[in-house]
Amino acid sequence: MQLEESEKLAVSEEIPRAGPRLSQPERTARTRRRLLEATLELVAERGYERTSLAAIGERAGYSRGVVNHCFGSKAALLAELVAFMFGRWDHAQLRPALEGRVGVEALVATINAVRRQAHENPVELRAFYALLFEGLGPIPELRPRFVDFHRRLRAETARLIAKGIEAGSLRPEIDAEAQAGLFVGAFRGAMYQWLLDPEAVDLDSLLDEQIRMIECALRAP
Amino acid sequence: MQLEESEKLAVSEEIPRAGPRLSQPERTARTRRRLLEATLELVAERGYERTSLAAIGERAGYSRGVVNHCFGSKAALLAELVAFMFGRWDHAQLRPALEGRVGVEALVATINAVRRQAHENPVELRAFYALLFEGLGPIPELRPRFVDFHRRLRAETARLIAKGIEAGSLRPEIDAEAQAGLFVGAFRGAMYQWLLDPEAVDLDSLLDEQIRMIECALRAP
DNA sequence: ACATACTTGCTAAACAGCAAGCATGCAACT
DNA sequence: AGTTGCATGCTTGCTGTTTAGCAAGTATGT
Repeated sequence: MQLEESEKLAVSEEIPRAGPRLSQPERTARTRRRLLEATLELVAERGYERTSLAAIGERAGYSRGVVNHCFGSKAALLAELVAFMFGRWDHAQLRPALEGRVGVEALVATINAVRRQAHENPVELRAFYALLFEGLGPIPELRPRFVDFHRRLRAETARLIAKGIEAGSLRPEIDAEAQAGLFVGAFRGAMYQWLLDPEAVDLDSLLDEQIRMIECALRAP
Repeated sequence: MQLEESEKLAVSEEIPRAGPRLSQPERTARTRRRLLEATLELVAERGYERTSLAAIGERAGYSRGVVNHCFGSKAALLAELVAFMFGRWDHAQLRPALEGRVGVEALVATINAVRRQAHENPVELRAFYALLFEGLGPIPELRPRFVDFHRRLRAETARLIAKGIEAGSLRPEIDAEAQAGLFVGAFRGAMYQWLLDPEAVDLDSLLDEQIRMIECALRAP
């Protein structure tokens, strides 16, 4: 017993640690990031319901129980993940793409932001939409967040359209609210088909055609 | 013991049966129909994964075990349900709505068929889309069917568009394939938002705006 | 020394599916 | 026609598996 303890002490003092010595807050942050990353991957592959906490922990390089230790519950992990993804899309992708544009230019910029995300980080996009579609029924926790997200998305889009009409670049007879719903929906529909059957659906040409259609149907003559 | 037996006999002869006497094949058919109906409802409410076989049996007015008795497995029940719904949509709704139309008229007729279904049988529509979205990831059994369904849907739509171009009613610069994907996707996207948040999304005005947009962007000038 | 990160053993709940049993429909034979 | 024996519809008790979450333990940082 005593011998074992002294051995342990010796080991922990003599063997150098693999990475740089991390403070505890740093370790926590790193672990949480790794877990979110692993969750993202697994959700993209199999959806959220089919992903067990054990699988997440192990994919991240830890054991079965980490998630419950770090996040408390599956629901809490999910909340964190969703907040993370919503924030990233809103602030890292959409906002910079818009840059004060309105009307047709804003819509086209949004389309191209989606296109870019699809090429640069397909796993994240896939996970995002997997959650979106799964959030419809199965996960009660998720629904209100998605409802809210879409309301804000439509409101924002409607605002951009209304401003375009004001500025005279969009046809005045457009129903801004309905058109915003249609616009947001176009992404959901395109992504649905792309996720379902990537081989048969060419996302780029879908987005191109959407741009062509918008130019033609919305831009003031 | 003897007394009990004679009682049973007496009872089974004297009490008249509730409904009309059914032959065994009729009973079977009725039970299967009831189970499919119950599954439809529950899928519309909570999705497929969250619906247990016990719940289906009880909703249909039977016991826990009926589904396994009648269909063998959950997968088999699902297959039956999907076949039923696909067939119904294709032959009872879409085909009669088209009636040999092509081009803009065909597209508009399709939109109005969806509108009609949404008003006349919202539960079935809801279940249909719940399965569609759930089929993305969770249910391996389902995916190939949905892939195939959408390929056929796009091919058919592309054909209608190509014919419209030939006939001169649609602009010749349209990419029929991409436009078909966009068109099919528009329903997925609109329905997604409607299912998620029926209060904030006015499906009718969305569909109206879609018609307006198609008239404007696709009809040859 | 104490706190914090992480692990492992365990429990309880949910669920699909099976097998044995009960009850009703049906057909053959007297 | 009535009885008898079998098939079919349906139920109930059970099993194995999966999973979230907890509690007690170990190791690492401060």
